[in-house]
Amino acid sequence: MRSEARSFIEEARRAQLVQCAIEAISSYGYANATMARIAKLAKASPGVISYHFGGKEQMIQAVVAEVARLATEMMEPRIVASATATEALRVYFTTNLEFMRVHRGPLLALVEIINHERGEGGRPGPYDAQHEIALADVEKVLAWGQQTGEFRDFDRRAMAIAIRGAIDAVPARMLRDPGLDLEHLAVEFATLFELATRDPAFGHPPPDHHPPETE
Amino acid sequence: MRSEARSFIEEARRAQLVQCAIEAISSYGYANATMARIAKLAKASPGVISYHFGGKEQMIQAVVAEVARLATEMMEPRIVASATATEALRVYFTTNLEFMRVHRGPLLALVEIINHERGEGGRPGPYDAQHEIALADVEKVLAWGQQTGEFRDFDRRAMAIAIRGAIDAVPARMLRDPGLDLEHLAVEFATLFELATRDPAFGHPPPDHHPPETE
DNA sequence: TAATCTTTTGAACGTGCGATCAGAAGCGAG
DNA sequence: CTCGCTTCTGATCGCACGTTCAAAAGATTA
Repeated sequence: MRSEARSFIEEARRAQLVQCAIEAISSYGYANATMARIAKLAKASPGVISYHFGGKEQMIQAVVAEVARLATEMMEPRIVASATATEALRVYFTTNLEFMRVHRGPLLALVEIINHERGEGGRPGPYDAQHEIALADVEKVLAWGQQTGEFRDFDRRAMAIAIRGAIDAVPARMLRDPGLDLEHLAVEFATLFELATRDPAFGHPPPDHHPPETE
Repeated sequence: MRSEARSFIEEARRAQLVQCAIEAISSYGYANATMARIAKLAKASPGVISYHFGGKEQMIQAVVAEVARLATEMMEPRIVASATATEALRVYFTTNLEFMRVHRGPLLALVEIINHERGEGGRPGPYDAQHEIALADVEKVLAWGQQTGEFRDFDRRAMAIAIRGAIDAVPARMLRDPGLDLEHLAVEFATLFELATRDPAFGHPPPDHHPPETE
């Protein structure tokens, strides 16, 4: 009977190790974030990680899950609460870039992991499924806007690729330019893609939001 | 006096090894593209690479230079030949995505290298300088369009990040979906960003450019 | 306290990498 | 052929990594 498999202290250790892994990966890069170094950050010996996670791969998996949890927790409720697709798209940029600002380390760690984890023999990495999901989410918002008539009739996949591309380009920018103004960038992105997506034959005053007017 | 330092056969060997490195990296991923494997592709022994390049790092450098040469050669003349900034932006997308279609392997290899090469102690990689240059080039086109009045008054850096982001998102897409229609994608991107950048108070017909009208 | 289970240690092991180098092989000139 | 230079080989080295494990330390219960 192992329904309550993990003890309290075990959960604490795991959480601590995940935090240290995030710090190590985001600070020193994926390649330099060895298990020995991560363990040292946690003031423990190398064997601890294998003991609690079974191996490096599973620890990375735990890191990814943790960051994904953080991101979903922060972003999802605010996006689904939007009244219009236009607003949802704007909120999408705002929350995404706010997440990068608030959870800088976890974000950078996630990016490092996704970039470096590649499949055995060939090409597809196991973690850009995460990426695939994000793309589908964006397409859902775009489909919504096209249905209500807010958005013009563009190729949703192409637009989604551009939107995710813009967002995913930001972390690399943050590394080069730590003073990057993410709030400003979010506003610019939102404006840019509002102009790109909107149907001119639809009533919307930009700086104000009226009750939705489905037509 | 070493102006003619490299012999004919040496140049041939170097070129062959660069080709094999490109194939190995783009096919098996950066991590699995070891010097032994690259040498095997060239039907040679591991020591050859060190002999001709001095080390792995310098061979990678040669690969980057080669791909950059290919890209510049294909893209630059067509972009600078544009009559208007609007056209230049459209050509920018077309040529970039055509390069990805024609030189798939070299492009994927370059992306792998840029993603995996990180600086020693800390963060900034040596090869996203390439990325920095691309960003500056885009900003130049944007500044041109703003000066002629074709483009509205947006933040050039933010717009450039979005444009490069959209383009740089494509290689990852190509891996997932080999049947991706790059020509169609280029058209969608061009339209999208034309809508995002244009000044509505400007004459639409392309083949005419007026003196700048700053207000 | 004694017994038992959980957690931690740190050295040791296997593996795969890039680098090295002594010697072999190719090759043109004298 | 012999010499000298270039090019290549493949075994070997050192190194860093992830993993393993017997033993120690700590925690828990009777």
